[in-house]
Amino acid sequence: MPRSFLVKTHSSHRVPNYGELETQREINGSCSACGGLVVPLLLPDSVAPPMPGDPAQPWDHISGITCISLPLPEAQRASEPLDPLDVSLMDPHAARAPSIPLKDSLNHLNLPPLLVLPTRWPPILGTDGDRAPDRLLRAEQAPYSPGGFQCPHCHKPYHTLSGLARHQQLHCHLQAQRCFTCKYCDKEYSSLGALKMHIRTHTLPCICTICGKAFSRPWLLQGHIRTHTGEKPYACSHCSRAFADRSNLRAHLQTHSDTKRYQCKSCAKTFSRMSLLSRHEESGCCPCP
DNA sequence: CTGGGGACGGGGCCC
DNA sequence: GGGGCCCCGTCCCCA
Repeated sequence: MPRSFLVKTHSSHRVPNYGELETQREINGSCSACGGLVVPLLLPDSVAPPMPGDPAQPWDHISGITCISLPLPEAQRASEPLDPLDVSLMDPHAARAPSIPLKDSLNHLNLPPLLVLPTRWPPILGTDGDRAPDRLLRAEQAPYSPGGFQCPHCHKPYHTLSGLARHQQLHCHLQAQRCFTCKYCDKEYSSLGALKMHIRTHTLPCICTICGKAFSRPWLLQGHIRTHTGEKPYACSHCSRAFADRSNLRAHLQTHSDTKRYQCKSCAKTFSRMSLLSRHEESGCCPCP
């Protein structure tokens, strides 16, 4: 069966590249209270108290830690066991433990305060379509002033960081719907890699040195060069024929098959190739609109 | 009209 | 991230 073409696997089903968070691995982990991912947050020394318009949240200002959480696959959580020290630092409940005052422990380790993003935090798309942690809220992106915080995207003011964080979920939802558009033909792709691959079909960087014809990919050029050399590496196991293109061999193998895969819905006639069926239907057998 | 070959395009996966 | 390769598919041409 076809490996990939008929059953498309959407990029959203892949395991996100959380490895990009490795730069903060020493202090990263997941919140044992909410299961969220912990990332450092450079909070200002003094955080504005919640204002009447900002509903209190459980992750608000727990011993100087603002705790929100990022969705992590269960497997990811299981595969990256937490450092007990990190747990004590990031867990709001552990933070209340009397053994080591949190601020002292932070000072001792010279670590920045921690931000745990909320489990309701939506998937975040980076420029390559994968979830990119650089989209996370950072202190330098959320300038603090005595009046509160300001969204770096729309400059909307917020009294508390948590209020700003909730607001930024909206931006993340918008980013999640983002797509990458080809500048040559306006085709849209969900990932930068797919777009780059598509752009090659416009730039055609692979040039045949024999006839000058250009191709989007090297292996397409290789197949084309065989038309010059006459090389036919794909031999039919049923007859003496050989082909330069594997797809053409596959189509040829259909001629040896007793069963023809493509059947006309009108007359039940079968064909070895979809193109033959299409041509048959277009010829008038199937009066479809 | 049909069967089949030749050439090629493009998305996706693996390394 | 890029190359190689996979696959399905299309278009054209000829017998």
